[in-house]
This record gives sequence, C-alpha cells and structure tokens, in this order.
Amino acid sequence: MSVSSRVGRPPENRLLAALPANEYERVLPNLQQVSFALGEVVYEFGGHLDYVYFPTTSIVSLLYTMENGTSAEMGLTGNDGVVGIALFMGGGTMPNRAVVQSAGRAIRMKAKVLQDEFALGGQFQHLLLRYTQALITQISQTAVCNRLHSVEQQLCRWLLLSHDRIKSDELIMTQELIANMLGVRREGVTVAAGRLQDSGAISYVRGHIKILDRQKLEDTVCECYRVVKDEFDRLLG
Amino acid sequence: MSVSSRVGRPPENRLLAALPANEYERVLPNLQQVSFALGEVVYEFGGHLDYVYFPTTSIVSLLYTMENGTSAEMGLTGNDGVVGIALFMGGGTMPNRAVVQSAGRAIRMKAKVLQDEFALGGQFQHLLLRYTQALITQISQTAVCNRLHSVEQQLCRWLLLSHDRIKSDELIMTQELIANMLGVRREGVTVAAGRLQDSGAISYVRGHIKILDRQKLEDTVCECYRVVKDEFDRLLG
DNA sequence: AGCCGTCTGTGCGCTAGGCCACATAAGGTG
DNA sequence: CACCTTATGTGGCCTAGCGCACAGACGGCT
Repeated sequence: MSVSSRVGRPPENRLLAALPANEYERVLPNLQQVSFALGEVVYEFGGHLDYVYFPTTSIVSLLYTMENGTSAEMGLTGNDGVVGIALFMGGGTMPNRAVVQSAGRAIRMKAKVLQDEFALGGQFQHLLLRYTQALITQISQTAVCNRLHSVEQQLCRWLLLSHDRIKSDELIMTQELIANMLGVRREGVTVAAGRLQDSGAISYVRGHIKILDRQKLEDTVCECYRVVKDEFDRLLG
Repeated sequence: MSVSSRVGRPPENRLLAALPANEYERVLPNLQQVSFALGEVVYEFGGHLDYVYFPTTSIVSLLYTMENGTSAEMGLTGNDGVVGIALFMGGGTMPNRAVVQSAGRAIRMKAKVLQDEFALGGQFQHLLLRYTQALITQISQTAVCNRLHSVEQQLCRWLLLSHDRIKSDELIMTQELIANMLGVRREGVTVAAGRLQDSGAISYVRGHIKILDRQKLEDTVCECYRVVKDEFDRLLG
C-alpha cells in the first residue's frame, strides 16, 4: 500500500460525498489517499485495524477462510462503502479477512478520528450505520444465493456487483481468484465463464474480463443481485 | 401475539441485562412482555416495525424467501439479541422476514423509545451495535457454511445454536420447518436427523427433538458453530 | 526464437443432494 | 375405535458440482 497526497473535494467515495459540508470539512485534514495493489490484504482474521478505508477506485472483498484453506466471499465494498466496520460497531476486530479484489485507490482515516466523529451522532454516524445495514443485506443475500443458485448465476451476480463499483468495463481477475471468492472450483468458473462468453456477454483472456453486454448478464443473474442493488440504492442513494 | 404484564428485574434478555442500572430504569416503563406462538411472523419483507423485540424464552429466525417460494435462514435471535435492527440502523425496513421458530416470550419496546435511547449514545447504543456485529458474523458464517458444508453439519450447527438460546433440551420443530430454515429438502433433513439419531445424539419424534448428547453434536458440527459462538461471547459475554 | 510458468479448456468418475413417488407411523377427533 | 391428517422413513433416478489429470494457449524472459 502506498500513501500519497491529500484528498480532494468532492470525494470519490459515495459515503464521504454524502456528508454535509461542515462535517466533511472537519474530517478532511485527517484523510489520506492510498493505493491498493491487487491481492493486498487490508486486514486479517481477528487482526487489529489502525485505519478505516473508503475505497474510491478499488474494490475490497470480505472473505472468510476455513481451517482447511477453502474460502468464500461474504461481500464486497467499493466506492459506495467503507472497509473496517468493526471499528465503529465496537468489536474492534472481525472474524474475516479483507482482500483487494481490484487494484485502485482508497481514502483512509485514522480509527480514533472515525470513532470520535461517530460518537458525535451526526450525519456521519447515520451514513455509516445505513451502509452497515446495506452490507448486512449483501451478506444475507450471499448466504441465500450460495444455497440456492447455480455457479453461473453467482458468477453473473459477482460480475455485476463488481462492475457497479468500478468505472471500467474490464476487470483484472483470474478464474482461480474468482473461484476462491465464490467458494467453488476453478473449473466450475471456467465452464460458467465459457457459457457467458459463448452468449457474447463477456470476453475472457488470461485474467482480463471484458463486460461486452451487461444486459445479457442481467438476464442470466438471479434475483439476488437486484435485491442487493435496490437496498443499496434505497439506503444510500 | 399476546401482550401481558410489565417486565421484571433483572430482565431475562442478555442485552437488557447488560445495561447499567440507570439506563435500564429509564427504559423499564416502556417495556412490555409479549408471547410469541410458533410460526408467528414478527415482521415481513419490507414491512414496517412499530416495536423491537428482545426475546427471552423464544427464538426468532431471520429468513429470506425467494420469488419462487424457497427460503433460507440468514440467522437466528434468542435471549442474547434483539429483533428489528433496522430501526436503529436507520433503514426502517429489512429485505427479509422474521418468524418465530420456538414459541415463548419476548420483551418489546416502542420504536420511538428505542431510537431516542439509541441517539443518546450511551451503553444501550453500544450494546445494540455490538450485537449487530455479532449478527453479521452469524450471517456471514451461514453464507460460508451454506457453500461448503454438508446438510448433516449444518443441522448440527442449527441444533446447537438453538439449544444455546433455550433452557430446554427439547425443541418443537418439524423436519419440514427445519428444511425451510436450512434451505434444503425435507428428505435431506430426515436422512441427516436419522444419522444423528442412530449415533444417539438426538431423538426425534413427530416435531419433538430431544438433545440427548450435546457432545456428539459438537463432534459432528463444522467449525462455523464455534466461530459464531466465540464471537457472541467475545462481543456480548 | 525458445523456454517456462501461469491461465484456461476439457473429460471422466464420483457423490451429495435435488425431485418424485410411496410406505409407514403417530396423534387427534369424532 | 376407526378414520384422517400430518410427520417421518425409504428408494429410485437425475443433475450440479467436486476431485483429478492433463492438454493447450498465452505471455514474459533470456
């Protein structure tokens, strides 16, 4: 992770952008821009956090890794959210890992600053809690989707959720990594991605996925995607 | 749901019991005891909530029902939690249902009272947020467990989580209902429960499950159970 | 260019769990 | 007690997805 300059106005993160001017001005001196590399670990299982991160151009996955090494994603955070909710929820640590799924920038804020601001009970607190509720919806829907839907549908959901959180139509992501996120085999992703490719929805070349026809993905995806999207729009839109 | 008398001291709900005396005295006049019947719906998908509920002897399941009618449980709340987190998280409604899984009592509190108390930022707010974080862990672990573990392991997890939240060794619950909770077929539950019965862990007769040997369940269950239990103990213990 | 490591495609056998169709059993009710 | 509803046990068949093995294919490096 590399730390660079100060943060501009308005911020590229939707949570920060939704703050009233006076609250944003108050926290602005405490914000820094950082860059995340692909695969970088933002926090570990049970690890302590010194900062919270508001992704701007990056996407961070929340994963849980089992004792036997297999893993699955619970949710993902992009420019509409914040990584490190344990810091204001009061738990300090979370029993999961956060890994950078798409390289890019984020804005960080010292834990203490966040906690003090949260304790004031203003709009900042409000926004963080609403985001947390939206995240709960995302995690819940992941639970249901894992149980009831096919790998192909889940891949569509994952592609659409990622696409929503990034400006580009190209995702940098091997099938191996996607398999880890979805908690399925790499070959399962190959087959599902192959079908999406045949239908013309995406093209896939060695870690570079291009979204060619978003509508086709939306036609294939299960209802889980829309439930999550609608809830984010309702709570943060 | 039947409303009865006032609520005693100390309360049978762990969240309320953890309140400092002065905060509990302040909310006490606004608490009422209610009884939930098995299968009663506490709130519907997107429905409005006038009260939050602190279960004491009841257990409430948080479920999501798909468009095609199949459903799956995201988490469950007993005397260690509260039903209706959307009321203090700010969203107002949740995109899921809450159904009484085990008949019993709960303590209810008017939404407005809860919100005012939450806004004071005292211990009550603190406890509610910590509980919410524990719930997030539970939901996450459900997501992972749905993806990676067998029906038998999930049934064990479910039995243990329920057993922890109830005084009795007997659960009133048909296999059909358990199947809906776990998002699996009824026959799948029959087979898994049959195995547990053969091993002497439980006995199962027409909607009455007796836990005969808790240790055997703990030997069969996946790690998900302990992760959730440890996190609840850490955050609320 | 040639090599090599990393991705991706594919096939095969296997199993868990889905769907369907019944058989049985346990209580409740007249 | 006879009947009927509801709950549970069982089997047969089918599919999705796993594990494994290996065959390309692409791209970076020397």
